Amino acid sequence: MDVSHILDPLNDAQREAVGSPLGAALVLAGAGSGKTRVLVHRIAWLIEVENVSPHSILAVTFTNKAAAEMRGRIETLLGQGVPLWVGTFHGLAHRLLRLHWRDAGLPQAFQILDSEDQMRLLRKVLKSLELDETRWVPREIQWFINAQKDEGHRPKHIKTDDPTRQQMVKIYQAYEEACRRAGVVDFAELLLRAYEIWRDNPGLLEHYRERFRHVLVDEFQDTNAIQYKWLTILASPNGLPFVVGDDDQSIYRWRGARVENLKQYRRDFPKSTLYKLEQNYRSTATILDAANALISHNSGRLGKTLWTAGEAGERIKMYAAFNERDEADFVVNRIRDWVAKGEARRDVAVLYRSNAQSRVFEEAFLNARMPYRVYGGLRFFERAEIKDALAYLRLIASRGDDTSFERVVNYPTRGIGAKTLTLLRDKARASGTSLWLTAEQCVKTELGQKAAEALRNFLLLIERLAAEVQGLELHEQVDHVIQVSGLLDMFKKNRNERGEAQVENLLELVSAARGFTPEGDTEISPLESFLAHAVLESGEGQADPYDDCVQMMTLHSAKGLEFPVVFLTGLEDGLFPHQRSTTELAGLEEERRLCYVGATRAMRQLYISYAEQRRLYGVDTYSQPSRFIAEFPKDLIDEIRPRLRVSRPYHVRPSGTLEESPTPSIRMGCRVRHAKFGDGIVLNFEGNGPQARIQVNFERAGMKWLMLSYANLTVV
DNA sequence: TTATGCGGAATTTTT
DNA sequence: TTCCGCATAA
Repeated sequence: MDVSHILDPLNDAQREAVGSPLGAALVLAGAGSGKTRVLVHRIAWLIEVENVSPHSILAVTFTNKAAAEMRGRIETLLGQGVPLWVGTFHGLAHRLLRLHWRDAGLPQAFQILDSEDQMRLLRKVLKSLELDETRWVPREIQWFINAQKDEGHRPKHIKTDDPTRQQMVKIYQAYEEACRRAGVVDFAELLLRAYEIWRDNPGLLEHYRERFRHVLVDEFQDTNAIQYKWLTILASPNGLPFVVGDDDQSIYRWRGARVENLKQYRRDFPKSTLYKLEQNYRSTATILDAANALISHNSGRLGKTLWTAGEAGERIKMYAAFNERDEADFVVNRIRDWVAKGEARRDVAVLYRSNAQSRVFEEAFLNARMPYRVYGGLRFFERAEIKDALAYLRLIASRGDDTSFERVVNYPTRGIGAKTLTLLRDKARASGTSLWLTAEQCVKTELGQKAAEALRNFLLLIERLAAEVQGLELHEQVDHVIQVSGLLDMFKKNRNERGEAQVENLLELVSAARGFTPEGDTEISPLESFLAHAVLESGEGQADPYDDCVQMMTLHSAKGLEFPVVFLTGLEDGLFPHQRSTTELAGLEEERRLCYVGATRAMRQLYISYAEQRRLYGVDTYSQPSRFIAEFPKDLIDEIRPRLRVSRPYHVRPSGTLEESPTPSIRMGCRVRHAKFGDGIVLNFEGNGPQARIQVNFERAGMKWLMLSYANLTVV
């Protein structure tokens, strides 16, 4: 058997992992060390060398992009399409639930809620429970519910004496009930149910254990509790899981990811072999040295040091900007120089911690007439007009989908007002059925002439659409629905840019339907398949690779990407690391990993910058350089504009005056003492004269804003 | 039903 | 500053 095409392109460490004997394995793969390559070649190895049937391989990723890339590379390597299951956790869970909807206790045509739909439904639930939304903040409840599901907890499992928590559990329960009535599942529910059907059906579990003996997982450090349970219930006791991850690149703790799963995996599969990929093929030695030094400040690492056979490269350049506009100008000028050398704009990335920072850069790019593209933001299938159209389609597929019902029942307006809807909602909740069924009842009895007429027309419209669409091609169905529902006409009436864009998007939806090929199982209709696709893969928010644009994105969305030139901006304490992450060590360490991820995106040149003064949310804030800057070795950094004034000390006198003064008393970052609150660090201030307010993080009392003139602070 | 204004809050994001 | 949700008015 000639295995050269599998092994030759690999280095020693990669080769060892790829050709490892059948058994559980953990590959710690540093940034830029060929992680995907190892996964892809391992799959090829299993199929071609170990004679494993592709049917018994399950490859799991987190994003659709990663899944698509993996599939593509496998096919290239093997020279043919292979029928193995490759997909995201959610995609695979969805597939299982479609196959076993009865076991899962779901209606056959169940629909999937995206986060926005989930929020809408949750709001309805809160209203029906007559809870005050200022006390029970929907966003927080949503977070609570998802966190519980991510941990694998149903309402009945949550025991608590805390009345607030008890109420949350009640809401969770009511929300679940609302989902059941409507026949919908949210993202977290997909995972939880997929786990539960295995847990509760030994026969089914046995079948899948037999079938998928080879589970390969990418980005293992990003798995949450339920994903881990799902994987391990499948892989125990005889499975051969092959997982790849990097504890230093775990940046999703805040949404339930558990780095500890890497260590837990070692305990749960004690016979697993550990491989480390430390050779980096992306960055210069300078960049790697800096990144290594930075990340070494974290505790409890599994331990890994990136190295390269390549050259040292240029030193890291640091710019201390006067304010955020100065920072943006600096970036623009540097990119100009880069482009003047004949290099491409698309090779440059501007990274920042939070989306709010993008605006200043956009303005600067606009000013400089330099093409740029901002990643993130609304994706195609998340646009309101698209979701409107999809809601009609979803009702056709599943009448019970209350979220969709509410979305379009009076959109375009057809005389079904708040009163009618309130009545419907109350009745539906009382009888435990969907709005659709309730509406069918009410039309006959409960309503006044006019309202009944309007509602009847809506019901007839949907029934009519459902009938007319039968037998049509998918794109014809979509086209028909946007015409007959009146959506298209309604947007056409908006004689402005917005309306034009909406019409264009609806037509684009028709094209998307035309280009859509349902994958795999054909037991659900093309329409249903398309609807699931729209929710689970809300569409690329990606740049057109043919446009030569500077790329702008958050650090989080930069993970997995690489660029010859990277600007790491806004390195200020409070912004990066973000204020809200600095209260506990785990949060701060995650910020540091984020910084590490940012730095390791750079191939040839890394710039870092910060602003001494930044206007954020309409107020000027003055900050200290990020503590991470000091964690990069000094000798790897060139300061571009040696700063004459070290922190441009706007000194704040306790008298309440704000001025530049040579005799500082209170300034950013210094320790102060308050009679009541004790000692703390000055983090921020705003305003002038008697209105001046100062933000202090007290060791005992926490963060406080104080009126400077009353606070009576002394410097410690 | 639709337009306007106020108050409050404001990481990070995929599915 | 900007965005969102809600209440109020037309």
